Amino acid sequence: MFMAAYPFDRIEAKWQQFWDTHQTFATREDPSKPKFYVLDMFPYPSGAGLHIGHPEGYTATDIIARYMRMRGYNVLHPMGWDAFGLPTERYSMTTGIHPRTATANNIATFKRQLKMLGFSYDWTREIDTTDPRYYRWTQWMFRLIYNSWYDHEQQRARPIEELPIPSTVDNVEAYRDAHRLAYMALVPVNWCEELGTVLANEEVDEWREKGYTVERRPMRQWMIRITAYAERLLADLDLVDWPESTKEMQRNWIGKSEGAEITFPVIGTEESVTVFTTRPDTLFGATYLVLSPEHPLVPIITEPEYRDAVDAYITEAHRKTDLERTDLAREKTGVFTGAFALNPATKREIPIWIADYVLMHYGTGAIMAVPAHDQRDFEFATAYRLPIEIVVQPPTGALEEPLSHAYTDDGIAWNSSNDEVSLDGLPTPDAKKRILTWLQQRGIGRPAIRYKLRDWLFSRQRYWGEPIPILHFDDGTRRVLDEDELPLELPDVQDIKPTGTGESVLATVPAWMDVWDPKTGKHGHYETNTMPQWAGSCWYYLRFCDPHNTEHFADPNRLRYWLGTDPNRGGVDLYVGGAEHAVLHLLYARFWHKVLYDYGYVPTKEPFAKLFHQGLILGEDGRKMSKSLGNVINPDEIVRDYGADALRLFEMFLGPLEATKPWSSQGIEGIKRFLDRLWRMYTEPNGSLSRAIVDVPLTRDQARLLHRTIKKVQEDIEALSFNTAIAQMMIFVNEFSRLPERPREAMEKFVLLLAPFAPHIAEELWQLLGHPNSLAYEPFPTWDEELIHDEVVEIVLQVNSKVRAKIHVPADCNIDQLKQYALDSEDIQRFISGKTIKNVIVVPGKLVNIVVE
RNA sequence: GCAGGAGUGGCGGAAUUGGCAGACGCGCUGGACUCAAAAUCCAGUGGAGCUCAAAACUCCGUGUGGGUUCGACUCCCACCUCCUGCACCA
Repeated sequence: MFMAAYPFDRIEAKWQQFWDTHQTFATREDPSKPKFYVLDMFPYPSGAGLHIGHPEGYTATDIIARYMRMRGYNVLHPMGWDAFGLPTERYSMTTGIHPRTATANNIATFKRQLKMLGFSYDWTREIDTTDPRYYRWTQWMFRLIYNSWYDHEQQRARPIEELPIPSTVDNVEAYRDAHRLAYMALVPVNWCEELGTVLANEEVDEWREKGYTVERRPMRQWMIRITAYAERLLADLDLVDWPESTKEMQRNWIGKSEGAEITFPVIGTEESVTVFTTRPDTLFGATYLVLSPEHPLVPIITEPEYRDAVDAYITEAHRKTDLERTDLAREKTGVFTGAFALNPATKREIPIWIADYVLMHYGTGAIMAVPAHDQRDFEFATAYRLPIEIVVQPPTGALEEPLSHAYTDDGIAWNSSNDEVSLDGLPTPDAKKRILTWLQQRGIGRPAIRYKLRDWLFSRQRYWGEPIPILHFDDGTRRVLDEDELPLELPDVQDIKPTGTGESVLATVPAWMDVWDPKTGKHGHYETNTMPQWAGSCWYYLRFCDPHNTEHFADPNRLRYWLGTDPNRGGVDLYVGGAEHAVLHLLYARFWHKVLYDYGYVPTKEPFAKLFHQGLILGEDGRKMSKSLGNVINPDEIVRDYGADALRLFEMFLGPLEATKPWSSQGIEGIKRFLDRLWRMYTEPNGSLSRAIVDVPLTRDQARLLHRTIKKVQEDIEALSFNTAIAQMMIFVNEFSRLPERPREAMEKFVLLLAPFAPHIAEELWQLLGHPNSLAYEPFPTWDEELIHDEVVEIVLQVNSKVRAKIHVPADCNIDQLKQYALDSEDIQRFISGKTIKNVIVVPGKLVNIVVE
């Protein structure tokens, strides 16, 4: 007859409904219990529905959430929607369906799919970044940032009213605006004509890959002064338990470098050029200066006969996008300005050039070129026949001239002395110190630290985003909205089309552009830019702690409960999401959190204590899943054919959580077989409890396997090593399903072990075993170390490290006995008779190794 | 180029502190059940040699080449390949 397969469709629907009606997973805040906050990166609800990759991370956090509940923790495990974004807006442009409607539809699809997978989210805490009750607080935080300046002495943000105003300043408001953490600036932005919007630097490549063209264009934009936090964003990485690769990416992105600023007088003028260098020790080898084409001194110092060439070069450089400038990096180009500067160390006159390999936005926009010891300068000097002078020699040997490439390593300073200072013979670190001392004494240089990190371009010319709560007045002034004026709600716009002017569609809404301000009596318009998608995701993990609060973004006591009170530890206990957010989202959220921390709104310095990236699931062909390759696996179909428990188990069994691994449609058949066997272990073919489950004590061997399984599953869950936990459960089922009498105690405990992984079948079996309530809060089984140990262990006997025999001995057999057993063994005698024994190594419980001549 | 990570059977992957390499699953082979098939259950399954065959036995084997050690997937040195990120950042 047909072997019973377990009726997953009936069981899964039944228990999902049960959890819903009983509010099984509503968060408990019992103060007598410890807390655990486990969070997924909330999804952007796209029209395509859930991807097979989503359930991977979500299952992992669900296992942890369910396990921690069984361990007696109050667990916060919420879900929400990062729902503002360009794809929805573009969808609306082509279909005419309002973004609000499209978003609601997409959220409904995602929510149905997540519920179908049986995740234990507390849906009463669901949040949506497009809900005015949510973005009211995103705007509130923008307001806080706008009303702040960064006090570099105290290393924290402070209210703008507390900014000291120098007596020389007469326009106080302008001075304040120049110090706010949110400010407007005319910046070259990445303009995309087809999208009718600017893009962040980080977004450019993504859209270029999709075939859009992006060009540089100066526009007035909102910027956020994240650079003020560079040092703290770097230093506080030491406080968090994150993948090393992600920390390293953030460090590279922040890009701290220590060096010096050195001032070079321009010959025959009052002007001087200040450069930033990490190698002040090579000053004696600086044979020319290079300014960025955008450098403000360029028009001032350029000699008349060189002006045409310089202007032509600048025009050409502006025409190029950043990408082209870097793409053509092989060939360095530049022009001479006709001006000379004085090298303060050598007292020689050196030419000043401009070149587009020097970037205005890094350092001072000017460099001293040391062609012998910098590869870029070397290439430039070679191309334009500029002098190359060696001032550092390798620790051993000497460089041969002419150089074939720059010597950029540390070494020994050479040919570096004048009347006042000599670096000769000093190793590079010492030479740096010596020259810096001299430069500072002479007042022409000082130590300096620079970061690659740039300020955050915060405005987008889009409709479907949080409005920036700013009123611009006709007189050119502006004000940020007060707390009682928030939220500033998005007006309804029926027809969403690009304006073509670079402004968002909000610029076409009369009520938005024609505003009489009741507080000032002035006329003006609201800001037409909206916030980037990153804004809403910067603080959603805080809102989950208290999602319905109308007085605060979250109650301070609840934040202290869920994040912890130690500023140096705390935050979300486990945060799981894709590595593609390793830099941007995680850096912005950390910055945002630190501003709130500076005002005491959050109790911890860092938002996420532990971070984990789940790996990518590839198509069965080992390539990335994509519609065009036709290798996409649809979660709906898998759940329909195999059930949610099977999908959850399979995604966890596929391999280590962090690994990139291919899908396998044969592999999921194996999981189905496991679940069917498991079902038959507990049930009769008619679905009632198996008669083989009886109240008998466990044998010694059965107890050992049970307790080993408990230990292995618990330890593997805590290490996020779910594939090996499942392997151990398979071993258990393989053994116990063949027993004619299955001890009830083992059967009950095993169901509890299984529950975090495959909750539906576990609940059903728990009920069959006679328990009326959900197992969600049953204590997780514990193991007895005594029962785990073998009474008899197998010892490997080796001669010269080759296995020659195996013996069974009592587990507590001591070293001398083991040695004697080995030497007496007939199998061993064959190999050692007539030879000299040099050494005998005994590892109790493992092996004896006899070393002979 | 720089940084981070990874290389183990036909495939996905296991392997505490250095101690029997290949757990578990897939696939494959053989068998039981069946008129037959599916489902299920049982047995086998790294390679080579030896053998009519099997057992037993021997040798080789964790990207490559060295090293440390009684003993190396694991530690050290050099290299190769792949993935991921950054890339004229002075």
